[in-house]
Amino acid sequence: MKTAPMQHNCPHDSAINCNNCRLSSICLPLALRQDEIAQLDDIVQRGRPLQKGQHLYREGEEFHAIYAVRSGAIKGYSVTDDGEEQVTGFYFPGEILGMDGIGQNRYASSAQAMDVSAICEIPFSRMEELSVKLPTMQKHFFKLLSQEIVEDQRHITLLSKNSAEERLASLLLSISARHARRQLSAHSFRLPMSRGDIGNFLGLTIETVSRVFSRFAKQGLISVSNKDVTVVDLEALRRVANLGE
Amino acid sequence: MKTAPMQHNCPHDSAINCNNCRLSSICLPLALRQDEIAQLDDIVQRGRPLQKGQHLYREGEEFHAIYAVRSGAIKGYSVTDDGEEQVTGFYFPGEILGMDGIGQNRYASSAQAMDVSAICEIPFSRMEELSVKLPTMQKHFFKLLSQEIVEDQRHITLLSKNSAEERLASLLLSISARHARRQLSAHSFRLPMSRGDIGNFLGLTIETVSRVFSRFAKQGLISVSNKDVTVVDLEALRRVANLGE
DNA sequence: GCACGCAATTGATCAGGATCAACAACCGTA
DNA sequence: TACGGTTGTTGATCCTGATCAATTGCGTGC
Repeated sequence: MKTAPMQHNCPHDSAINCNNCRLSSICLPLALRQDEIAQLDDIVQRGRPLQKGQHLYREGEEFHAIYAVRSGAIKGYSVTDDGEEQVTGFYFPGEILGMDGIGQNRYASSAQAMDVSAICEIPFSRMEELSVKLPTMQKHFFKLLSQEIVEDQRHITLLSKNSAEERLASLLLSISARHARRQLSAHSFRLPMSRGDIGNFLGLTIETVSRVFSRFAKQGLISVSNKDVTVVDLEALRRVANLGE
Repeated sequence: MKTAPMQHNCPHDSAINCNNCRLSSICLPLALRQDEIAQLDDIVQRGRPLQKGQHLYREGEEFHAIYAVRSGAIKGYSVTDDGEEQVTGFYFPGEILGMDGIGQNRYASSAQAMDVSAICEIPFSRMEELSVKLPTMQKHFFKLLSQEIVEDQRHITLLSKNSAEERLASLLLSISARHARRQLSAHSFRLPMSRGDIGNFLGLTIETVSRVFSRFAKQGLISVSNKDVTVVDLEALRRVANLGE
């Protein structure tokens, strides 16, 4: 264990590093060897947790780091020319955000905590240096960026081709799958975001989102209580999402 | 001038290299020094031009290279689970495509020539090696990937928030700007894609696209004759696009 | 415990764009 | 130059989801 990053750690989680982090299998270290993880760990900074509503960075700010979510949940959004908010993504533990800032050296979106959230900060210049030293790291980072492109294109397809029901079903399945990846229940989870955020992300109004939730519940696909969702009939939900037919 | 890439060139354009390519200021070489461009040029392969309708690569094929458009125009698209086509982008000279394949080692979309098109192929493994040797190249490539993410997110916003008129106006302005970047007229250009492709890309039907074209013409914003478009009132078109108010 | 404010639900109506359908223009071919 | 096929245009109608509006539910502070 190195001492350098220590100064950035809060006392209560000073023991955390990439090596013992239970997210390492799905997060940045995923493709790295033990000794490479140690080098990554050297540059990772772990600050105090973000409170709900606090921003990690804001659109237009100078880009200097990418971030990994350790706990909690983050909402990414940008503001359109006419002042409306566009939610661009939801980020859960093990997921990386901030990469949209690389191209223009400024963040293209804002990132706000939807819950108390612990975050790992990876200064980008040091990440670049490391990528030159470790081709594995470079490759992995290329992959990360490329995967975000593919995901965005999937989302474009969702918005362009799918109905309100298909969109919401897809989001629920996506969140369910991401929970499962972290060894959490694929059937029962709490949505950290508001109905408004969901609608915004899916290109729908609050009212439509609410109606579709009610319809899903009435059909016995899910049961909803406020932000808590239980997927009752996963297969049926998959059929509704239309992703496989 | 090196000899290595020569063998890949057609006789009629064997003189082409990154150094004398008139697109170098907007294409990959953009951020590189003279000697670095030479190294890039060493790995670039220039094959025979693609005929209209031919594919550069297809969704699901093993990923091995990214491509730069030298002339013509390319359409990127993927096929949804229920067999529908989703156009994910249009690529003009100086633009790079294929980066969606990095993440999964397979292309996530297909690329098809909309016109006779000359293409530069950049084998990715050699590009990675070069990126390790030339941090400038690595940085530039990170930027490219990041910019594609930002563009996709802009497109998500367009689909999620904007009307049919706003979407088409935005596309016309985007194409106009990309022509201008290549020192071509920002006012007069030929659309290489069909109305169907435009609609597909913008999340609209053929009929709506056609109607909006007619409406724009009637309002004196543009004049349209088949695939040839002349922007008559650029400012008014900007106002319609809503990107700035 | 109660009141306040915000988030979510539900209902009624409206509208933008989809769908269905007919027709026109264009293109390559013979 | 005539033909058939494809692509694009225009019109009529329909439907999904937006908008407007009222109400309920929930969490928070007093």
